[in-house]
Amino acid sequence: MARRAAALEMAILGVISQGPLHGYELRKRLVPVLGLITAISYGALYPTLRTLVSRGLLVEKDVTQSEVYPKRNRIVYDLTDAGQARLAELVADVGTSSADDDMFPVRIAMFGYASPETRLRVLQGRRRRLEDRLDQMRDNLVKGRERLDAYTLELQQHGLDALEREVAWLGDMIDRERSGGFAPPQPPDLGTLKPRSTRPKLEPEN
Amino acid sequence: MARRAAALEMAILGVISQGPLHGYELRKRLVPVLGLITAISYGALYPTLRTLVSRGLLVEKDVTQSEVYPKRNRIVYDLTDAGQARLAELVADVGTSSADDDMFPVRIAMFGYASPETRLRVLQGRRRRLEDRLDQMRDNLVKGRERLDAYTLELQQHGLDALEREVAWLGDMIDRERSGGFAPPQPPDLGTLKPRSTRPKLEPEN
DNA sequence: GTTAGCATGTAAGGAGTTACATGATTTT
DNA sequence: AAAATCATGTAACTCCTTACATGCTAAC
Repeated sequence: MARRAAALEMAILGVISQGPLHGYELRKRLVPVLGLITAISYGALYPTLRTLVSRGLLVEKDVTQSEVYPKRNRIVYDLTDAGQARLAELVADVGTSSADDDMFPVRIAMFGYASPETRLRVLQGRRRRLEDRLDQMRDNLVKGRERLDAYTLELQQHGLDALEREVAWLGDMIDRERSGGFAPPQPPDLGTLKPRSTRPKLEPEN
Repeated sequence: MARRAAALEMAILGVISQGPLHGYELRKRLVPVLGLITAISYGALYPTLRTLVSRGLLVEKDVTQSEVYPKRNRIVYDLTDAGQARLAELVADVGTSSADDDMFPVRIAMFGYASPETRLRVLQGRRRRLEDRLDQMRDNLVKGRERLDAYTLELQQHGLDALEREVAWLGDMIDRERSGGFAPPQPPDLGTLKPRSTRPKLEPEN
């Protein structure tokens, strides 16, 4: 069930879980979470928001006036209980399809909503699948080394190196998770739309 | 015009330029070129092939019998002159849109079809754009230091490191291209490439 | 005699983008 | 007075995947 890609869905639920938001502001906050160069388009965002409302995961909290432009209507969305549950489900899911390449970074960004056990399980599952892919790539490289030209081989080798680094990074994350290295169990409450508040600052680990 | 994504188009033209092929075999050879985990689906491949024929870039060379299964019909595709020209155009193009993230690896794989000057120009253009993106990511990280939780920050930092490595790799490629390092038709020495040491399969991970 | 591989295709649908459309407000 | 930013939305299109449909051949 629910084998959709859902990277955007998880990102939206995750960001809104930190505080109610309207679409325009949400879009900007999705940039670091989705790891995109370009922000997601409104043509994708607004219809998705309404879909999430119709599925009962979000509510249109209210239509407020902007503090900046008092006559501008903004539709503010907030998480429902079902939305909270759905977010937890999405974060805890260790996917096996290739759609999880898109999902994984978003899942990490939402890791504050998962238990330490879940986090460890997700990280280990991801590492395992990347190791399998590494094996497959090495295999391809060995098989193709007479058929492929120097540029293609260099490209493959570079991809392999990058994947190895990814696996090593996951190893570090796992070690750190085990030793309780990621202090804050919950992400900070961002309050409302005000950019500045009295929220606790996070200390980077090292 | 040429404003489509065209990663698949370039890959198809590139692989077929190395020798006429039918779809089923082509699909397998596209795996290393496109850098995919899963092979491209037939539902994408076959319609694209016919589109390329209708655009005059490919011809259905003949319908041969399979050597393996003599009663199996195979449609063998070959490049036209227009197809060759289109391939050269695609490889030489230094794109500026985000679609070029998909295009670039394919372009590298087809680098043998570009002049040394073109190759240098493409590599330098790519490096420059990634450096711009790096600046932007650093900016985002500084701005988000207080708003984002530890996991999101770690993810961002990891992405930044990966991008830095990518830029460094491009630097190596540029140096090597300048000193004629890719000139010899022989594939590079694969001495460092060893079959993977056996990983314990179901061992509880560290 | 069933599973796997060879070989080509279509239909439906998912998940996004671009371009368009509208209008208010602030800054230059 | 023009440009930039705020804010929401729709329509058309792109490019892909999944699932289906067909039928042959090899190997276990």
